[in-house]
Amino acid sequence: MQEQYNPQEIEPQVREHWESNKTYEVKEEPGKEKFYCLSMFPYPSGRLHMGHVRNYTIGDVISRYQRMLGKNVLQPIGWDAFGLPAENAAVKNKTAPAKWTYENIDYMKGQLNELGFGYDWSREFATCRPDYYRWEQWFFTRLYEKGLVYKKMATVNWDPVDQTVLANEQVVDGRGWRSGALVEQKKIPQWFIKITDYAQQLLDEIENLGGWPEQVKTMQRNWIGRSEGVEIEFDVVDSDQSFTVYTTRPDTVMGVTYVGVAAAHPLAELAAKDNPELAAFVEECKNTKVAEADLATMEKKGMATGLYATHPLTGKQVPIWVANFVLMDYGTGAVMAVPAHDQRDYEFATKYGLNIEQVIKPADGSEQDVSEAAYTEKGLLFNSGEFDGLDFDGALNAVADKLQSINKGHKTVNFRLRDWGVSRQRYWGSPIPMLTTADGETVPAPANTLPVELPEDVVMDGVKSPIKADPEWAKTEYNGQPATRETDTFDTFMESSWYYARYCSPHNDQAMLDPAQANYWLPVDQYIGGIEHACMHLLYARFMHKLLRDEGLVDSDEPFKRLLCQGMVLADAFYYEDEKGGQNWVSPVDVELERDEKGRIVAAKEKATGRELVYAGMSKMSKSKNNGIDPGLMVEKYGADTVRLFMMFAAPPELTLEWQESGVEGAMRFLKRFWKLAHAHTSQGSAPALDPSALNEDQKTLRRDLHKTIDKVGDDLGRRQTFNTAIAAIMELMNKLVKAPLESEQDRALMQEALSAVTLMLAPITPHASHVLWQQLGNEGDVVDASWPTADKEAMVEDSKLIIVQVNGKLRARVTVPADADQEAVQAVAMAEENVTKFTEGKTLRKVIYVPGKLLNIVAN
RNA sequence: GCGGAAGUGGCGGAAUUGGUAGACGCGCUGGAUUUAGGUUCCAGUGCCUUAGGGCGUGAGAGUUCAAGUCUCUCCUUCCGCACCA
Repeated sequence: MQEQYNPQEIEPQVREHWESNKTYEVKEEPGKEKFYCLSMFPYPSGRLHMGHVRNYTIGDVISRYQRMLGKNVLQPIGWDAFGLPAENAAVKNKTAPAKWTYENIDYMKGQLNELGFGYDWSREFATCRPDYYRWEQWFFTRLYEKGLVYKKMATVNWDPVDQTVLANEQVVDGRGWRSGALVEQKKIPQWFIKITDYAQQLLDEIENLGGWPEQVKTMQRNWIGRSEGVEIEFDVVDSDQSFTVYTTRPDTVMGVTYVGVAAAHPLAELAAKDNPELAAFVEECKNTKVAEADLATMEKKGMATGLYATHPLTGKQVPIWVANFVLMDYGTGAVMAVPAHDQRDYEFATKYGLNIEQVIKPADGSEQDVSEAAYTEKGLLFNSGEFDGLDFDGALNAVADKLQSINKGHKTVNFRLRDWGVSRQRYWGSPIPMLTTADGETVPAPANTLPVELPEDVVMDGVKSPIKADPEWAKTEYNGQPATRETDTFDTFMESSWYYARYCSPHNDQAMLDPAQANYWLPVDQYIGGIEHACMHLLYARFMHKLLRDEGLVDSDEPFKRLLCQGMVLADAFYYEDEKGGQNWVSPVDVELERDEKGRIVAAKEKATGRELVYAGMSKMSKSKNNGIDPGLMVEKYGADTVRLFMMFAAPPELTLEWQESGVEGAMRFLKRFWKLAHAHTSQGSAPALDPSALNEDQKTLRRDLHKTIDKVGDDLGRRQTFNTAIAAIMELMNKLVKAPLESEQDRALMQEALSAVTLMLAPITPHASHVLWQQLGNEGDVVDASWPTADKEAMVEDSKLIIVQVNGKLRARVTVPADADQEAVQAVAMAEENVTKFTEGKTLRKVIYVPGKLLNIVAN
């Protein structure tokens, strides 16, 4: 064994060993408990970033730990290979998106290997390959046949200069990112999948997701947004038209003083016909990005249509206003406004001088003033005619019954969740397998014509998708007649919502999934990814799993049993200002820090130039702040094990992680110490057998610490998933081990037990070093297949315990008592303490609280 | 705007069930070893202090023998919002 820890030398050798032994390739073993561990697959953007490294390290640690528990562990990887960045790169580099993507995959695959992740590479696939997306196309046509797919008009961001649809990301401050033109909303026909048919089921089954973080479940519940309310029909005065609104506050219906409609609502368009001012306003409303956050935060504006609606219960006429905050794509595109009891309606009414009529007062009988703000609590009705005195629930029923009786409304359930729009007007995605026949009929592409292949050898100019630009591409036949293909492609969430299942039969060319294989591995036991996917990806995948189940392809109801959402990776950011006041960001690897005697940062300088820099704090690693740290460089410098150890140690997995190179050095230091100790031990030859009955007190204490650590580390890795505290516990133990003597036979036997256990406990985190040390310590077989150590309960027994003694809740003494001491005995020892008598002298003993084996609190005054 | 989370030493964090606040690591201070630097090792390190103690977990209130942990109000920062992935 080498005296020095040299990761650059051992790591490649260990990986070669794994590769030649196909260590991580697995197949179904019906007798063995399976564990499917999956990290969200990467988009092949070019290089691995630290966020990937964190995600995949967590997954690899869990996989290796589960394997050591004796399970048949599947850990696959692949590529989420379709997407917008490939098109942008293609335009910039004058290359095809496919070529760029495949090159990135090659490069990133090498990077993943260097980190020592135990993937079953035989199952790798990229979603941009026809043998993957053909099944997605097939499944879509199945959904179409089942009536779960439909086409409707929907709004997109339109760049009038480039004549192209823009993604939300491509709209910057309301303008197209290339052309700089003000974006417009445009309606085009698009394909939708009826996720709303599954809304109730997706909501109900959240409670079965016991292994999911509560916060993610709450976010999904809110995203689905089930509400119970009433639909109310309003007639337009002097017209045969009517429209419907939905409200969750039917108790306030008698306080309606106006109604609001979206700019794209038919009534708005009707009124705008002979009102140029209104027409201009309606047009202006279309000059916004379609993102909800933008719509919700912009200035609330409106304009009267000149039309009036008849209130269905009072018969009063209320004005109809166009309001820019009413969204056409949600609900009915119209809302009833009750300014006295809704803050947004209140602000709008105040701004435009509309009436405010209070109809709800507090249930406790107090007065409520609505001259400053809306009263939005639920209370009792007044000024509401026949409904006076009712509470919310009473009013809900009474109003709904009344509306129903005059055929003007009814109770209904509404979801905030909208159907999934899957059409994208872009090239680098799976073609949507739909055709338009010569007589204008829309039909799915027949199964025997799938896949509808995307040509890969194309030239991109950034304006029009190559399959839209080429008139020949869309030409096809249907039943011997000419037909045209859909030239839109799928949303890339389509690929990512079923890939986890495809890993079970990745190369099957006969079917989307092999049910036997899928049902062996599924559901995924542990899924790991960023919290940013809490609603969309994770909801689409849950939805798709239910669709797969209903197609008979899988048995389970849910795809992911346990979910871990890891936090972002941050780094220091520094800049200097140039003459023009621009900020020039300097990479943290090129910065030297000066600190004062307390360790506070007092100055930052650029290493090469000595230039003074401004420290901008920690922020997400990004190109714009030039604070991304290349994982490859770090692996080269410190080795994969050190990078992995630091990643897992620096923060609990779900919090943000601050990349600190000094912290990485600390991780390296720990591994060096471990290696050195193992070398000192093994260089004395093989260790004698351990005899627990022959241990002296110090040895017993050390062995107790060892087994307590084994107990804690297993709990931290398995149940708690707090890898940082597991590592801290191992470090604490190591601090004791380096101080332990290596003189007697039993010293050496104990050290052998301890070092073997530490090697095993670190194996999931630092697999290369553990692989080598396991063999150096004289153990048989590979450490990846060794059994996780078990804590010896007997070794953990303590014969005395420490009791905290408080007087009036303040710590006054610590006393050590025999492990079997009762309260009386503990109290006697405690009262004899000088510091206790000092604080109880001359006072009356009121109460003594005893927490067995832990704490004694003496209350006296 | 709506939804979700997080605020603890100079820094990252620990405290798992209401029971010793600051484990572990970084940084910093002093010392030893080293040809120098780095490395390595040892000791110290929340703040104040009259050296008895007192104070201390974003701010303010509350419950309790006991609150970082529970309740309420507020502040700040971060993430998501349906065409980025």
